[in-house]
Amino acid sequence: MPVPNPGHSFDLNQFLPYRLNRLADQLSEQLAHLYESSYSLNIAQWRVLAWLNQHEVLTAKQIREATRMDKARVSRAVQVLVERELISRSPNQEDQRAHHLRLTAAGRALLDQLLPQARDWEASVLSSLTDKERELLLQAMAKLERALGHEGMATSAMR
Amino acid sequence: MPVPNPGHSFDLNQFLPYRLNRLADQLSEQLAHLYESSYSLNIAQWRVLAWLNQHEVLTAKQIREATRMDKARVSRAVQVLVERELISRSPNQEDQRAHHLRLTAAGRALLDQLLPQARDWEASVLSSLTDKERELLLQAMAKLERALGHEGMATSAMR
DNA sequence: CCCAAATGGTTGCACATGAAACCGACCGAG
DNA sequence: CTCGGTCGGTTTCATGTGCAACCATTTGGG
Repeated sequence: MPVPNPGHSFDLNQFLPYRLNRLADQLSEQLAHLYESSYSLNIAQWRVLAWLNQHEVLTAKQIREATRMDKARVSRAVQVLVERELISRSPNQEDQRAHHLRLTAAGRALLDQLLPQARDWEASVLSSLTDKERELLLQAMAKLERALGHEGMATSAMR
Repeated sequence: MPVPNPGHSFDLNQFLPYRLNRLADQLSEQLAHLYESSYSLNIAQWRVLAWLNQHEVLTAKQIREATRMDKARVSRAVQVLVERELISRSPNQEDQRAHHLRLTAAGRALLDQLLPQARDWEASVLSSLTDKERELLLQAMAKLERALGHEGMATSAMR
């Protein structure tokens, strides 16, 4: 065991960004193994598919806004998925710059397999919490996210 | 607005790993801007420093265990910090493979500046939550982390 | 004692990603 | 109509990272 330093008091373990990151990393690392090993999907690709599962047709921009991923990241994920024919990219009359993205039959089939597994995995992780805790966790996260998004804080001065 | 798909029901926005990741990404992205822009530190380097702030002397292994970072990541972070003379690496009699890592005066000085800023920033983020919410959030996170670590679940079968 | 296996740490490699430059389509002021 | 600015998307570049191979040291079983 390392010897605590009597000097400054600052416990990284009590520091929210650090703790949250460690937890999120653990979660998505484990989940990523599922996507990756069984379906050769990385997280970005999974998110695109999951989002297309909820919306018949989308443009890259809409996916970018929904997932808050970088546009390059979305672009590359879409590219791979189109190559694998899990989604289709068709021209968009209203705007020739954008394309309509949709799930193909193959893409839908893949999700039919993957989604239940993802749900089960999530359930098994969440089973360590009570319903109440779960609810409060999501609520707190939503608040934090809004606070960060609004960006009114000291942050802006610090960048 | 995209049209919801009447097909499968699976809302990525309700999916914990996704939500948690998004939040963690937002948090550490903003924080990383502080480290990076003002002190030219990346997150790995910051974690090494923060940990050394709490423990007079550590080996890379101890840092690796404490922060759950990959050993290569720790190694590279340490390398940069030694080059910048923010930490010192001295031989270790008990084991010639490992080294003793300590903050230098410069390193301590940097932390003296950085830590209060980090704390302020964290406080401003957390100010959107009540004390109760904060407490429950940390508690729920700890539970999840333990559940993930113990790894007893469906996960192992899925890897 | 000695050698094989384990261990702390470093390095090479492949890959994912964000920022910024870029391209073609679109739009709006003149 | 037209030309500059904006916008959707792609590509290039630099960087960070995990994994696996590797090196030197240490350890433990014969």
